[in-house]
Amino acid sequence: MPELPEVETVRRGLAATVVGRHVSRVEIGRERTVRRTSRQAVIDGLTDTTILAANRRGKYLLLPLDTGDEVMIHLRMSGQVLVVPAGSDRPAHTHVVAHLDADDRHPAHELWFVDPRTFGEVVVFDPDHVEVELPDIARLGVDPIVDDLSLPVLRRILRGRRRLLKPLLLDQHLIAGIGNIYADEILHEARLRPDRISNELSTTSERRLHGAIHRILRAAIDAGGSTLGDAQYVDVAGAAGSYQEGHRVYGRAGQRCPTCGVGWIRHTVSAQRSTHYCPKCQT
DNA sequence: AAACAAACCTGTGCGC
DNA sequence: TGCGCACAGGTTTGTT
Repeated sequence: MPELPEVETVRRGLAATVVGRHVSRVEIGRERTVRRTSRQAVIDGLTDTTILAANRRGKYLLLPLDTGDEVMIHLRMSGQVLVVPAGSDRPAHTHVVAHLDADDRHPAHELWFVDPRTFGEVVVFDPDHVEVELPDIARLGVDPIVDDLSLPVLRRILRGRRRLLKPLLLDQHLIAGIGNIYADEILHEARLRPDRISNELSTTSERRLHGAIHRILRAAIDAGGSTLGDAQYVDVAGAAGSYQEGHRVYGRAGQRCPTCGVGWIRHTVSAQRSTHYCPKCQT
């Protein structure tokens, strides 16, 4: 579910609500959510700490603590991070609860990690040992927003291998943060078919793809991300995003292309993922 | 090197 | 109304 724009929206919510706050107590429900280490490691690492910042790299949320450790949260398919008044009724699948003390600017809150499918995870790690403790983060590619992906860097990524564009955009080791929805929307905006070969693009197509990555991600962040019909993605206050109203191809198979008004949106499978494009205006 | 398949889980929507 | 199946925003691992 959540891709870069959704995770960035959650990050901003955390920056506004939990940064600077003290964690007095931690409850862990389902052990699977903390499987990377253990229930006790997360409780020990988070209890009696202060959250210093809210960062993001790709789809990973990173919260540095005053102990020098960092909290990593990955939402995967169905994870939600919510900040609610202390004592609120917990929904099903609330796996982690961090109690945030009241201070001069806030009443007491709880930070919840809710995740029906339990693919998501929470871990407290030492950033000095990220290579060993969280190798997937250490191997993450360039983040289009955090690292401001430039045209020369994108060209190197495209030309350095022979890959279909859709799987390339989804490869977190190359570019971090793009998922299935935005890969399709970016390729549509760039007017490129998902099965084009990365190292066979014209310089003009490379430039179009670069512009499309930035325009689509920016627009989606500005809209607070995409919330689909199941309403699984919401921000820390429980509010839905609105970029689903801006989708031009994702989830629109069989409909007339809203860009050219001539083609019909086609649905295929690429990289084992549902893929949507307009065969008329994407070539 | 890169594409493909399966695995990890639960909830929902659809056809019958 | 109920049942079974297909499918879902992600990532890892193992196989072609």
